[in-house]
Amino acid sequence: MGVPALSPKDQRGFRGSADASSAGFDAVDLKLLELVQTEGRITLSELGRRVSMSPAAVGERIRRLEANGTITGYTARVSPERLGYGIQAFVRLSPHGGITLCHFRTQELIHRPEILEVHHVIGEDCWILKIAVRNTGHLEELLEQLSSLGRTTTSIVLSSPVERSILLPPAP
Amino acid sequence: MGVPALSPKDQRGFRGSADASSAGFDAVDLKLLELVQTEGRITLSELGRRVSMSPAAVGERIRRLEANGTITGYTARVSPERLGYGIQAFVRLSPHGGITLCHFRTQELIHRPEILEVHHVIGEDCWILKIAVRNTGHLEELLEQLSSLGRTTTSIVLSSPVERSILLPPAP
DNA sequence: AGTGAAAGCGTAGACCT
DNA sequence: AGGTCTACGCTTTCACT
Repeated sequence: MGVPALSPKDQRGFRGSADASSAGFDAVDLKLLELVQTEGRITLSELGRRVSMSPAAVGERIRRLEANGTITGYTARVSPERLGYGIQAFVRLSPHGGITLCHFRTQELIHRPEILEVHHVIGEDCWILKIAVRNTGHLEELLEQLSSLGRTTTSIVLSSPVERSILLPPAP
Repeated sequence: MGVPALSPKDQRGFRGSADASSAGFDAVDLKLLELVQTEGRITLSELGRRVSMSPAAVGERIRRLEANGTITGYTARVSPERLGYGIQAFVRLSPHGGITLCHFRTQELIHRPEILEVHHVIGEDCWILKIAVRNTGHLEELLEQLSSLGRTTTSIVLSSPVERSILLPPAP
């Protein structure tokens, strides 16, 4: 998945530089990005108060951040434990010859709700999956199915000391 | 990080069963959980329309889902590419003897904004990190620092065919 | 690009079924 | 537990700067 092409009008924010890393966001944008990431349901009026602007003005800025693909959506965070998923794990998978992401057996599997993430990676193993399962029995069942696709290596998550909820541009 | 203890009043929704996997959510709760995960800024009035209830009633249900820890917060999703992070990667790290998560050098590192996630896992390697970096130079710099903590194995993300934005209780 | 005012909804509390 | 009513606050638009 690449970066979507910029339409001319959305290039407005970008400085002439070829380096995208510090491109196009002023201090207010950064503050807004921080605020909407930490408080997804914050009102435009409240955003306005926090950055000392009118609700209409921050509304326009947010609209632009959405339109140019910087803000891709809003979501509620839910607790996997509360939903009945007692175990989370990473599974690295080296697919057998002939197994690809398009393969129908792969498609069936990766659409299961327990499969939270599938990343196609370069390196020792080809795919990295993040999964959530009810218990060890459920884990066993899922791994059995996954092992038909390739050799799996499983790492059960004990704790997640960092799960950054906010992402800001890198320091230059 | 375990499941937080339930206060008596929050147990209301739970059926008598010892199995937490199907506990306490009726069809309306499930629909609400789906909706707030896909449209984090949806209004209570709109939620009410979608589930055929009054805004006040869904407001009360949402409040309960928040209070008992099922909904843990709301956030905007942002595009790492748009923010200037061209590369995402998983780094597996086997810490050297004496290096722990509490170690000051570890703490310094994991608070860097490029470190998106740190998971403590059981299995072949002890920690799994998810990172976002500007470019290969930035990656090299970060890996150099990480390698002082332990042996690293890096998998660069080519694409992420699944990044589930919504999580619902497992099928029973 | 930001402000201010006005119309139209959405929210939250009290009260009722 | 859900519905109704109402006062207040928020969003959105538009003319103006």
